[in-house]
Amino acid sequence: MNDQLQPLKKQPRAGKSARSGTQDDIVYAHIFDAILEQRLAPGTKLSEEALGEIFGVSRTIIRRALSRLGHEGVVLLRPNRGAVVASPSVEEARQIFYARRMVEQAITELAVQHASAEQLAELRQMVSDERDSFARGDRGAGIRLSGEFHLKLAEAARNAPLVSFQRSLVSQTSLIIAQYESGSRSHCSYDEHNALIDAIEARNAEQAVTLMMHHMDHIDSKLNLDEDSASDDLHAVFSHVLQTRKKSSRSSTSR
Amino acid sequence: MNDQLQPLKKQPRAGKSARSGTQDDIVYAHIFDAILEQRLAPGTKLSEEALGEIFGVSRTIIRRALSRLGHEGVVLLRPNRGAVVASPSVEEARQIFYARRMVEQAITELAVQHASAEQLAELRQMVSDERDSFARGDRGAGIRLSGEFHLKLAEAARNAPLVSFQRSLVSQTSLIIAQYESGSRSHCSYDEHNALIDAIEARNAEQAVTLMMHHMDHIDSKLNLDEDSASDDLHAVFSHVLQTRKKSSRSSTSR
DNA sequence: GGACATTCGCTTGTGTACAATGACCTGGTC
DNA sequence: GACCAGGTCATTGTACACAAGCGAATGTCC
Repeated sequence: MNDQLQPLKKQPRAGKSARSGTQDDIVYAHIFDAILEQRLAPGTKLSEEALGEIFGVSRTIIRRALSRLGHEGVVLLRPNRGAVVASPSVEEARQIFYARRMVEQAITELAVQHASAEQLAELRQMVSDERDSFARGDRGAGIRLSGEFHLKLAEAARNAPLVSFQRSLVSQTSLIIAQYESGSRSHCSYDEHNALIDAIEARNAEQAVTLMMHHMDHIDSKLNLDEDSASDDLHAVFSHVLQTRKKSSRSSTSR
Repeated sequence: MNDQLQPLKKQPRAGKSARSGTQDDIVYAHIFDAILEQRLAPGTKLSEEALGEIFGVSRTIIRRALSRLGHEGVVLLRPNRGAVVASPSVEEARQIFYARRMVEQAITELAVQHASAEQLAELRQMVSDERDSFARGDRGAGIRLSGEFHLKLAEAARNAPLVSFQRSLVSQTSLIIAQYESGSRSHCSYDEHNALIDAIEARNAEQAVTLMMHHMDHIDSKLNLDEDSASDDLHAVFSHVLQTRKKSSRSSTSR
């Protein structure tokens, strides 16, 4: 199921991305990526003990990672009842998209001013990777890279608070897409990303912002957030019920 | 010194604001308030054991509260070296103000659309309390209420992600003011707050936004964020030394 | 006399045991 | 037959004990 989530034991701290190698961050990053890649569906119960066993660490570490994810809004922490992958309501989705539109606009303007040649090259590389992933049929990686593109762009804007806010918004957006996407089309077309980089590189703020806003339009036009999505909404609201039923049908084997 | 920070022991969970009564939140709220009231200076070391003793809880609780504060940017968590109250650099302050301007504008527009009569009444009450505090000479409470006004306004905008981002920005702004304010003037004049409520109540978005932007201008015009603030910056950088010296002169009595 | 290395002590990082709370199941009654 | 009450169980909440890391002080060597 989740072949990415291998027990990590006490790695010699050589792997992973260098200094981010505290067990804490590893667990956080794995769960975060799993959500971005939509391998963890909204509503999924995240048991501390189970995760601890999977990652080979104690509940302490898991708890910290979950707490962090909870603070970013991608995980819902219910006191005394454990953590589940958040399942945003339509109203919450609207709020997130509103905030995201605002942030993306600011980020785009700042990126036009501050993005370095090196950062632009990195962005192009990411778009390239994204295209490859979709071409390869690896939809999960494509979605993750698409999200990371927007994160990287936020970094190019050189505004730390915006980056952390954007991180929260992008991951929540990924959850929303997981719940509400109507078609099977890729939700973030890489050619739009490329056009955006072109405008930024040309230091054309007006065009860059226009492209970004259109990009946002395209993203939520692919979702069923409109008023007629009641049925879909119901389905989303009760997704945790479905999840629970799946779980209980398997739990008979454990005890 | 901090008479607010009484040991809370195992309260029958009756006190405090109802369901937010987990020890976790109490500790968090107390430290948060202390920072907003500027009773905790930037750079102050936040020892887990000391705080645990003060609040009468174990380090586990303290650690969680600090982690949360760290995620909001008001506390700096240095791995293996403990937590200190963050002391934003001039550059960080600029980034925070940029983000805040953006958020306040969005919040103002949304508040004009969504603020209920009840919320407007609450806001007026807060401004009134704020005025009283300053009149009473309680500068700390005044500053806190001033910050809470902006938080309440964010709630009136009915956008959860913006509220949590605003929370982070407001508390960091408080830190910046603590470090960089030039005069002893109140940093947030309540008459501007009142005028803002008037415009919102009249559902005049354009005027409300204009007032809010001027309000932001006034706030950072009172700060020494201009390039000539090097000396002030130095003072801020070494504020933790002063704090440490104060603390060690008192520590002989405790143990 | 100064600079470097080693050791000591304090603080934080992590794991684990116990307590408490909520969910589920079973039994009884209306 | 359905609903309510009680008990049991699993899961989370908290505290504590041990391990590890960093900083500071001291001693030695140059």
